[in-house]
Amino acid sequence: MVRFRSTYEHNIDSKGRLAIPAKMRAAGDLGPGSELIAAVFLDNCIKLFPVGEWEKLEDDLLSLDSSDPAVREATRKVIGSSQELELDGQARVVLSKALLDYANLSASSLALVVGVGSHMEVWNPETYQASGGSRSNEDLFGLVMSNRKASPAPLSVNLSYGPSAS
Amino acid sequence: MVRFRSTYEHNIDSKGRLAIPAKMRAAGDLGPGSELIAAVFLDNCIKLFPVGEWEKLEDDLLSLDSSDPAVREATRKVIGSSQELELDGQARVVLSKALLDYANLSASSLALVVGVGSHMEVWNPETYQASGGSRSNEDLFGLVMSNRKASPAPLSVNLSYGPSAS
DNA sequence: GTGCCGGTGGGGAAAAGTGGGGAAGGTGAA
DNA sequence: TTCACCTTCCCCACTTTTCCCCACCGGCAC
Repeated sequence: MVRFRSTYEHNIDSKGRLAIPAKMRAAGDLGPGSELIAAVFLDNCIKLFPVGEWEKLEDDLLSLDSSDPAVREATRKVIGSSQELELDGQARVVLSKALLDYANLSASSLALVVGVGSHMEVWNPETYQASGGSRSNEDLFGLVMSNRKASPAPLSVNLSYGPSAS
Repeated sequence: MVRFRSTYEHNIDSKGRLAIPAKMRAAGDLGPGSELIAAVFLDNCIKLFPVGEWEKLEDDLLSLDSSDPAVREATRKVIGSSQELELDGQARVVLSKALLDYANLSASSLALVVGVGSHMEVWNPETYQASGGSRSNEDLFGLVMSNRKASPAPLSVNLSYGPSAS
């Protein structure tokens, strides 16, 4: 199973390109020609998934009851906002303007690349700072631990996009 | 399995032609001469299916109990409103006035082409915006996740064109 | 000091998107 | 039946964007 960790500062160049940190390339077995899926939902950051991980999530979405307009809307938003990105010869991806806008990023700016287990997240440093302002580390960790006790079962995926957001 | 993703802005030219985005052509193995099925049901957009995907949907409809007037009506509306479209030499399709009208589109206007797994959807950008205005990403995703837990059972296809449309 | 690896920048070729002209075919009126 | 007109479709040409490749720069290790 794929496990991305750590945080890196990387520049987005004038063409909107972002180099995948070498450690993450190693962790995800990514090289020139590999594909990543970029998606924007929940949190103001760009989420980068290996194709396999992303397809699991897509499968879940596509198996829902599509007679429900809200399900169709969610599917459309999540899958419709995703993009396939191919790594160039220098292991970089091009982030489209739409993606950058969503995360308050732009070409020729600094970004944080955060490893979050199954995927990576690309943040505007200021947005990242601000998003964590409301809760202390202790609070957050306490929440995670109590969840673990309450439902020992399948916390794997849920934590990644989980209900804790609500 | 076919998996359309992403959203593209494309112009519908003065002749009502829409170019299929290159990535979607790749995803659906579409080229000049290929066929797509256009259909209008649920949501104010034009849905474009590869023939194979569409036929699955037709099969599901036709396997329903046709003694039920609602089933006959749904079948008639869905299959009856569909059109075969052939891609021209530049991988474009001609959208008829009836299709454009349904989606609040017209010749010489801008459209969004959204990939939603098995099919693509063509939207008027304003209609698209308005259709999702009511809910936040968090709400939608929360809904998806709670559905996931609540009903692990696979949905049948029936639900897709269900009576909720009436 | 030197070589390698990771990160950065930019130029040129190829592909994608867009627009329009003209032939072919079909329809309706004289 | 013939002509005129309109629609449809096919092809060509242009513009913009993308992406692929090459080159450089700095730092760390040997």
